[in-house]
Amino acid sequence: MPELPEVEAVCRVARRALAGRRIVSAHIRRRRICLPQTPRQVAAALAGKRCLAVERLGKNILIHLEGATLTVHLRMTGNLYALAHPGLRPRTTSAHLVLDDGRALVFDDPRGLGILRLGRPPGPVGPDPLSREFTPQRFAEMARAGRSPIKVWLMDQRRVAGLGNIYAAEALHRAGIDPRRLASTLRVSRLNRLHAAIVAILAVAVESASRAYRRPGGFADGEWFTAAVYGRDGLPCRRCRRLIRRIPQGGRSTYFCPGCQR
DNA sequence: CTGCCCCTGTAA
DNA sequence: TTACAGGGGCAG
Repeated sequence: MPELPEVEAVCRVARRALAGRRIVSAHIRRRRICLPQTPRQVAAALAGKRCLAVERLGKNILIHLEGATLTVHLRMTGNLYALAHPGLRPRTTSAHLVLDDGRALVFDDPRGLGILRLGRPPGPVGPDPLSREFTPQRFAEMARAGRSPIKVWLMDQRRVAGLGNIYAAEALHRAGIDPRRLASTLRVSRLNRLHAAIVAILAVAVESASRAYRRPGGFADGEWFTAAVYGRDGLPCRRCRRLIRRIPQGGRSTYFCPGCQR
């Protein structure tokens, strides 16, 4: 479920629960979520440490502790939230941290694809689209070298960190760009429009997601985000009434309007 | 680039 | 029963 806006909402919740707290003990239920390290190693590294800060980097949540950093990636179905009673955690819990206020931070993940690792995210992570470094100039410079379709290019975390399948499609629709266009063939004027669309859509979605995000159950399938194209295969475009299409791109579904995206 | 994999849930 | 799911890493 999570792209940048949802991760930001979860990050705020985690920050509120963890700020200034000490981790009494860590419990990791699924061995593979922290590979290649063992659950025992990770738990030992966390126990007794105080939390200094929590920040988001793209879709990663970085929990800064005394002398260590823990990176959480929610992947498809992960979620973090605080529970007053650790014993009440759901059976889909991948891991949980018992805190010195008696509460627990739960890493709930039904599909179990999420990741927990000591240290910072591996590999290069591009500029976060809500940060100062994400300027139209830098965006256009990067795109000039892009040899893949713009939608696939946008989803590469080394370029725009945090953009995923939904918001990449939504931003391209807002900017009126065909997702199949090669990144390097787009004019600067269109890249500027795309840059603005990305920032605008994410900014609104972050606030909306944070409001919608309450507790376990998280973003209950509510209508907290109204998609222009995502998931609307076969339905009329809200702008031009042409039918939205779905095509495979990079192994996932891309939704777009053949009428207003060229 | 494509396809497969990690998992579980849900909808057609 | 099959297809698909908002993520990402890997092999070919």
